[in-house]
Amino acid sequence: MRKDEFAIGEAARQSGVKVPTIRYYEQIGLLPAASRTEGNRRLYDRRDLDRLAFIRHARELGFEVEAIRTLLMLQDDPDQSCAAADAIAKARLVEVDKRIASLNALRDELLRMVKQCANGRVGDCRVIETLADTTHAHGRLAEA
Amino acid sequence: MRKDEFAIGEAARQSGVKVPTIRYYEQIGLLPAASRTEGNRRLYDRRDLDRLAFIRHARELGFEVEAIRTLLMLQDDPDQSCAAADAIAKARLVEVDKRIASLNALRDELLRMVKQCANGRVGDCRVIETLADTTHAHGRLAEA
DNA sequence: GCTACATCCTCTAGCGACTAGAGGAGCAAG
DNA sequence: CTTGCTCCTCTAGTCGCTAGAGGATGTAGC
Repeated sequence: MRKDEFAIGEAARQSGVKVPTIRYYEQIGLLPAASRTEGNRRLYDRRDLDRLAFIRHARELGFEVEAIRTLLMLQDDPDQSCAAADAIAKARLVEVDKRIASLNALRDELLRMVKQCANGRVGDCRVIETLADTTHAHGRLAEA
Repeated sequence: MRKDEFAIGEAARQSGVKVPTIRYYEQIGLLPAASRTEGNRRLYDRRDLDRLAFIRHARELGFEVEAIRTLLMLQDDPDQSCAAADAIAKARLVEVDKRIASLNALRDELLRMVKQCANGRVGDCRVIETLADTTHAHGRLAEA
């Protein structure tokens, strides 16, 4: 193994993506199949590490794998228009804004529940009572 | 079918929980197994509808099924102390607060990316560039 | 060379909370 | 009596990993 080549464990350490996750990314085609040593071990180079860091950062920002696939294709072709990348990022921003708004509403309701709980019997508990309250509109379920 | 009994479709309409989801809740024991008609169809009464509404509201607030299982047990025994319910709600509040903070950070970064995008070539695109930037600490991945 | 031990390989199955679809039976209205 | 809706069970799929079995390879010390 040359000094500009890395085993999967080393690639994991440097990129911050776990070993099984790297293999998973290869399997779903997000990473090109790595070259192999004689003993069938995967070998990664700088470019691979960069790609892994790109993916990790994009995942941290909550982009879905399919979006990342597109972003990677765009990155590989630097003369293309940036509009597609921009659209993906903007869509993600809209999602995040919605999510924040919805979580703020949840937070308010949880705060109200918790504040009013006198820590007495369940029969008088505001937490349980609030949940049992049937006067709610049918809203969308919250993720996470 | 008496007028205080409902078929699963009607229960779904009234509770806001979808038909397959009701069956799923029965399967995992969140809902007691419904009684059946001669023709093997599920029958629900008011109490079941209340329980379904309770579950739906709790899910909307992001409580996990296991937490809801506990909350339902508490509800069924109104002389117990409310402390457990309070603890569950407080834990959820902490999660939501963390989530909001993390999403606000994401939002900032996405905003920066999108604002600086001049909609030119990918080679100059801030969106792609930011993602490719390897000078990041290894943080936790964001859900949703 | 030999022995530990770490690291790697592939493969399958599991997570949470549903959702989708196949293939069939029941039921109410015209 | 037929049309069309609702219902039944069962299995498999979703997303993005994660865990574990069972075995091969590589490396460091003796």
